[in-house]
This record gives sequence, C-alpha cells and structure tokens, in this order.
Amino acid sequence: MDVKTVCLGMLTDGKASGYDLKKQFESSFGHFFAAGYGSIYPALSSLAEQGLVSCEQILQDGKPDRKVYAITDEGRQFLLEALKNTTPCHKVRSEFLAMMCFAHLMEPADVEAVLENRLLDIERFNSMFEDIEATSMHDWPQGMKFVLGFGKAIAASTQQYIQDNRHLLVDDTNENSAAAQ
Amino acid sequence: MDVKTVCLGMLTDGKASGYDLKKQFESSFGHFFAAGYGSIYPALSSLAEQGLVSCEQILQDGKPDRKVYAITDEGRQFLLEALKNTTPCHKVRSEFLAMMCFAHLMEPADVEAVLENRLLDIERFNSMFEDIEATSMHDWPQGMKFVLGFGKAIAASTQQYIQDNRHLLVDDTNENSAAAQ
DNA sequence: AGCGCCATGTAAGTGGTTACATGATTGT
DNA sequence: ACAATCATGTAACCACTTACATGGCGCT
Repeated sequence: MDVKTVCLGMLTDGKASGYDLKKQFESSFGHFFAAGYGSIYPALSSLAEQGLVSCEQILQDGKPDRKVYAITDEGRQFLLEALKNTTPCHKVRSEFLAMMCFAHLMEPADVEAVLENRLLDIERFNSMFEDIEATSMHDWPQGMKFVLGFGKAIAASTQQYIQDNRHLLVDDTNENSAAAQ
Repeated sequence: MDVKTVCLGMLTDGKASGYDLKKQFESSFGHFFAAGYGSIYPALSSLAEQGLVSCEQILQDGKPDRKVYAITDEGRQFLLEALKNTTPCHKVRSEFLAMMCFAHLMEPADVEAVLENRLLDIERFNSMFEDIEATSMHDWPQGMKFVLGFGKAIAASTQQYIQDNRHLLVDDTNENSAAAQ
C-alpha cells in the first residue's frame, strides 16, 4: 500500500484536489503515513492515467487551475482489491530509539534534550488530535476513529514510558551531581 | 541517522562482521530500525573508505574471507558528533493503520484477519524479546534496556488497544450475524 | 540428498524527499 | 508591506529493497 492507494482511499470520501489531500495527510494521516506534494501530485497523475480517478479541471483566474479528482468505478474496484491484503506492514524507523541505544556515549544534557524533544513531539500530536476531535470527527467512519484512538493510545503510553524510565538514561547519581553540593 | 551511523554505533560494542551486524539488526534493532545485507555491506565498505572503521580480513578456506570491522578513533569522533543531534526523528509508516481507515469498505472477515495478523506480529515480537532477556541482556548498556522496554511497552498497549476496540471495526450486530441463529 | 547456516557482495529498481519554479489573493 | 494561504508541478537525488550470484560445511 503506497501513497497512490491511500490517495485513492481518501477519494472515496468525496472529490478533492491534491492540495486538499495534502491537508488530510498533514492532519489525520500524517502521524502514521506521511506524504508531501512531491509524492501526492505524481500519484494523482498516475491514477488518472490508469483511469482509476477522473479529473475535473476548474479554471481560476490568477491562480493555477484547480484540479479536482474523483474516484471512478475502476478505481473503487482496484481499491477493494488492494484492501484484500490481510498482511499489511507496520514499520517504525526511529532515529530516536537508535540514538538512545547509544545514550551511554552521549553527554547527559544531550540525552535529556532528546527526551524532552520527543515529549514535545507527542504534545504536538495530542494538540492535533484535540483539534480533530473538536471539528471534523463526527461524520467519520469507525475505522478513522479506531486509527485516531490508536495514535492517542500509543502517544499516551510513550509519554508514560519515557517519564517512568528516563532515570535509566540519566542517572542522577553520576556525572550530573554538581547540584548536590 | 542512517544505517551507516547505526553500524558504527554497534561497533562501539566490539569488532564484528557484516553478518554479525545483520543478526543484531534482526534481533534487537529490527523492530525500530530494519536493515538488510543490501544496505549493511555497502555501509561498511563506505565507512572503511572514510577511515571510520578498520577492516581485518580473516582468510578461511572454502568460505569467503570473513571481514571483521573495528571502529577507529576517527569513527568514534564522527559518531559522537552525530549523537549531538537532539532532534532525531521517529517515523511510523503503517499500511495497517492506513487500511483500517478504510475498514468500512472491506469485508468484515478481512478486517478480522488483518487485526489477527497484527496481533500475531506482536506475539512474535514478544517472543523475540523474551529470548533476548533470557540470553544477552545482562551486560547491555542502560540505553539498550530502555529501548527494549520501550518496544515492550508499545507492544503491550497496542495489544490492549486492539482488543478493547476491535468492536469498532467489526460490529457483530451487522453483517456477521450468521452464528446468531 | 537436501536444508539451513555461514559469508560476502553487486546491480537494478523503487518509492519518496528536497529543492526549485511560479504567482495571485487574503488577512495583519 | 509582509506573511500566509491557495495551487500545481518537475527534476535531481537519496536511501533502501529485491533479486541475483557463489559456495563450502554440518546435520538429519
């Protein structure tokens, strides 16, 4: 399942432009499936070429034409086929965790900073989540709620784990004991 | 932080061959930072070219020569520099979650199968973790324990979440009520 | 006789990222 | 005035994946 397929899926919810889809990637999808213009626009062109989406060109004066895409019957069929894969992958690529493996080689202040930044990232995610809950969550399909709840649950347990275990990485009995005197 | 840097980090723990590093990627690192031979061997060659590791070639009859790499002083310095980045990223790319967003378009049996496979994956991870705990965990640096604990915590809360919320995706009141009669 | 482990590598391909190019409109 | 938003795209690049190539040893 690549960016193309996800775009196709998003279009089952109604017509949209590449710009619209980007916004959806930024908000709801971003935390588990990132995509920028550089992958979205080519994806839509390619889908149109294959006849999986149709494109309605809306002329605007000044601005570039707005291209609104809609899923076709062939597209819907293709999507359903793709959704029959019952072993989708779930990959994590974390420089953060890789780095923490080598925490003993780092300066304690830097380890602290890394943990702090990770927590800030999670805070940002939580804000995003609250925004979504406050605005657009009502008419969403169950799957969407499941996925957002998933993100929320992982965020919460990550927060908890870092707070409970940061002492493993920066043991105050050592190197950082200047404040003790 | 790419595969090269992680290999360099692994070598702070002692000499190793590409084959050895692969095993380490498969066990402890695999769940948050995957790498295959196709990235490890070129990474080591490149590190050797840059003088960040040295290579001792051990001749073996029959088998190809075993190449054992060791980190150099320059390598250590380079690594410490790389570890000063206090905003490492943590990316998730989940076909699983993307798919679940469109659960309402899928056949309930397939949704069920996808969830089941996700749970099996987590089971496999837990087994791996127990293996590690039973064998090689003693002499590990704290960071490693932190990271493995992290994986364990996320795995547990994922399991919990799926079990608590699968009903959102496959509502038994609907389509699947054949067994009711 | 065959499988799995040890052991190294290359070449082609893939999929996504980053940077660039363009430019009007709307709000502060 | 200046920034942000709307709006689309391309080209070069990058890092990693997949498939291929080779081959002995030890166990069952």
